[in-house]
Amino acid sequence: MTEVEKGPKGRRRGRGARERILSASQQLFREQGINRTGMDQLCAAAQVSKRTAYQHFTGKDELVAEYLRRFDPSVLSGVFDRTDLTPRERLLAAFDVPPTTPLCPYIGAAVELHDPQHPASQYARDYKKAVAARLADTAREAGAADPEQLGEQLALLIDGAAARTRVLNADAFPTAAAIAAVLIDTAIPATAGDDRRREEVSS
Amino acid sequence: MTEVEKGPKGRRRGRGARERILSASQQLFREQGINRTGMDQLCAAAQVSKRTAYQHFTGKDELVAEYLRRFDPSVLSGVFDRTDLTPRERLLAAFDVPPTTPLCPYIGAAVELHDPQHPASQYARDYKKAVAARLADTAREAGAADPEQLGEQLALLIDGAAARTRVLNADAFPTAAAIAAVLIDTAIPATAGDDRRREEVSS
DNA sequence: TGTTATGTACACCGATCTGTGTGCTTACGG
DNA sequence: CCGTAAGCACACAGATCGGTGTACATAACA
Repeated sequence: MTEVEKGPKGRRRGRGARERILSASQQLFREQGINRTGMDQLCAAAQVSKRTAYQHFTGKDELVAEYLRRFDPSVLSGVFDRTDLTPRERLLAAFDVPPTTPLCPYIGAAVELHDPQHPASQYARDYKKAVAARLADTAREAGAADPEQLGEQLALLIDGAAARTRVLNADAFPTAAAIAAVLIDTAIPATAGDDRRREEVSS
Repeated sequence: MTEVEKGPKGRRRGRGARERILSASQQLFREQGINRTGMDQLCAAAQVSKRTAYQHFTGKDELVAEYLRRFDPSVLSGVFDRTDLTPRERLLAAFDVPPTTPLCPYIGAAVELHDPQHPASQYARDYKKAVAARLADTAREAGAADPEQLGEQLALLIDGAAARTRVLNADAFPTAAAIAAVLIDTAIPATAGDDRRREEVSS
């Protein structure tokens, strides 16, 4: 994301069209959706000739898949890596999404593409599973009785908030966070590795 | 759904093309999505001439909106009207979706259309609010401390299960039901309208 | 029976979509 | 400075999209 100069194959050649294409994808696919964004418009926004785009990507499908792969997962990794928070706080922090966040592109892609076999759909599936797994890890760290279950539950809450926000056009994450708090308190024995014991996980 | 003979305006004229169109919409929009279903294909499936379709609907947008309005809400109303269940059981029954259910068309429409102003998007919003309201009513009946909050929470769980099922291609409703059980038990004072000892601890 | 709403058949429109073919320019690295 | 890979401009192909125009058929009801 930060590096715009690295060429496609590592060798620094040309003027980094690929990065511009992916950058434009981020913006347009999220603003307008995938199906409503044509390659012409995308190339224009990226200031890249259409020919060049199709030299970097065999087709729109591949571009969409790469767009999902490149989607900045800062919300995710940024939360799980915060060592200044207790595991329990980290679980809750996953619901602190700035209200400006457009909305989960993975759900959008899965719905828009509508084909579970599509590479992007498969990646979306993998990503969602990975999130649940990381939540489960953190839940285990927090001392949850059944970390896998709690992880899956919290993941469902996040997706619910995302979907509901999209449909209602109103932020649903606070509601999800409230549910999460209940679930976490229920699943974690009161005595377990909780707040004040700032479990330094020692990096 | 059952009646195919009723004409568009009540008077029985012609051969009920409108119903066939809407019936085909139900199938195709859900199987393939809205954007991936062309009017040509839809008319062919409905065995209706394209001209006729555009005499009944001013455009695809109107058809989509009507498709959502006509979507059989049996899952919803069928649950809330069951007087054989206690309010608490009714709240939980909302998560007993047969695994064959294709998946919430309202979320699909909102994502695919991608325009909050689209009539179908507006209807989806209204519908989701109505569901939350009915859940809140039932929650009140069940003696919940904060029925509105519980209704909104359960609605979010349903949407989460729907979205997650779509992305993961695996039934997520059991997980949502488990969360719902926790929320309900937390929100309803033990002594409240939790009708006589019908408490079935099925899980 | 005749009138009229309803539906049909089918060609056709312009727009837009993904994707190519071709020939030219430019920047970079040796 | 030169060769080559990267990128560009732009027309175009073929499909599909939503939507219409026109002329004809038929079913329902008076």
